[in-house]
Amino acid sequence: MTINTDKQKIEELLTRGVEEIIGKDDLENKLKLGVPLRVKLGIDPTSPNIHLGRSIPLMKLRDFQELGHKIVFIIGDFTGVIGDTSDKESERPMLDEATIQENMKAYATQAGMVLDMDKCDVHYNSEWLAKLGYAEIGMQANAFSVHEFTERDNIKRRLDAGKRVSLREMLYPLMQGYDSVAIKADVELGGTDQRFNLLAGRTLQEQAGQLPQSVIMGPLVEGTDGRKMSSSYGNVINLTDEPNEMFGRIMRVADELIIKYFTLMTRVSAEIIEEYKEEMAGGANPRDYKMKLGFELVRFYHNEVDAESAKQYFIDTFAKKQIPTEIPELTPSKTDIITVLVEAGFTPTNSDARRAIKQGGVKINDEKIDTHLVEVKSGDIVQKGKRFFVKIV
RNA sequence: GGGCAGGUUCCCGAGCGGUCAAAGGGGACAGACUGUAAAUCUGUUGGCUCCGCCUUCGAAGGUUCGAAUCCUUCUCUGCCCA
Repeated sequence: MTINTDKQKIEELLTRGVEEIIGKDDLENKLKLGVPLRVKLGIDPTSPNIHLGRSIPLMKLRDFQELGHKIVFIIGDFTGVIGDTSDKESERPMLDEATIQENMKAYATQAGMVLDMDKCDVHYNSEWLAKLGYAEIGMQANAFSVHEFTERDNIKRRLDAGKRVSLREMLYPLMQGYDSVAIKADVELGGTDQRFNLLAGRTLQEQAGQLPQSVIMGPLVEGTDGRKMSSSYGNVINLTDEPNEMFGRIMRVADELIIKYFTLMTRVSAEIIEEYKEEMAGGANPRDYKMKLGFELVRFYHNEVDAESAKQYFIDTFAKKQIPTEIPELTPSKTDIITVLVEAGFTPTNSDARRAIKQGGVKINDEKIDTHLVEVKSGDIVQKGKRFFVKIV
């Protein structure tokens, strides 16, 4: 496989959505010389869904792959059982094996939406980690000090707050670092919150007589509610989200994040993004750019047709406030409005349904209702809030 | 092993015998506004056969007319000492 050494592409590879690179000169030289690189990304199998935040390193890998480099996925089946602490304020749960297997299968399918998985190497880190004994672990552990570990921001914070930090967690960077040794990584990707673990790879590679890997750190990205995008906050947009859902959730992202999302999650050219930025600064409605963003992402993860219809759906339903043409149907077990709302999944309980009605959030055939003593009939269209519709059949 | 401090509703976090379904914040939902599911403002946020009733404050018992609040045991977490 020949390696593409296009200057422009290398430049973008090293800057777009990159917060910091350690060992940059070394990496840049190799890229320019066309040395085939082994690019590592570790995957934590705790959550089966890839969201847009986690797509950022995947996009980066995609760039590497397009230049002809080898992508190596490390599935943290062994480390997953330990639980990483880098991006958590609390201790992570341990996972059982079956869950990890399931999650990884789902992961591969989704990663395939970004990368050519056939060209990637995939390894489970239990392949080598399970074989290590105390002698090796002891030696690796000697390369680090307790101080380094406790000085890490998040660990320190937990320590200061009097939260529990298990000894087990200290082992995590060693494992992730040893993964790099095992696969002879040239480059590893990760978020800035992964710094310590990424550097551990360099340390252990040197200990093992290898050249230390370069490290590319990407920024962390905020989710729909402004906090860091994370499955546990529920503020994520998943790659598997349906077109309308994906588009809509993007419209929900804060306006300030539009450019950031464009840069990190799409490969729309830097020039165009710059134009968007200037136009918005010049007073253009951010909404329109958010729609472009939504379109681009739905196009990428689904297709152009879906993207177009998701956009149209959004305009019709929210901008023009029309009732959408395609509405899910429901045959309720009883015809009172409360039962309908609950069975449609619009409200979790009867009480919540009453509340929604009281607040003027429920419409039947586009007419607001003000009492819960209403019956529906076949053909009625029930709406809750702005975005939930169901047709009674 | 010993001492101490804690476990509160989706999350964080007040409450420390009645006026507690439990302050405040976050999130979520709804309304207004906006040709954004943004921002901003307002309201709602345990359940139900809903102007009343029922079940919540780590678990199980107990004291009391009355407990999230007091006592006992258990359990989990943290801190300190050894």
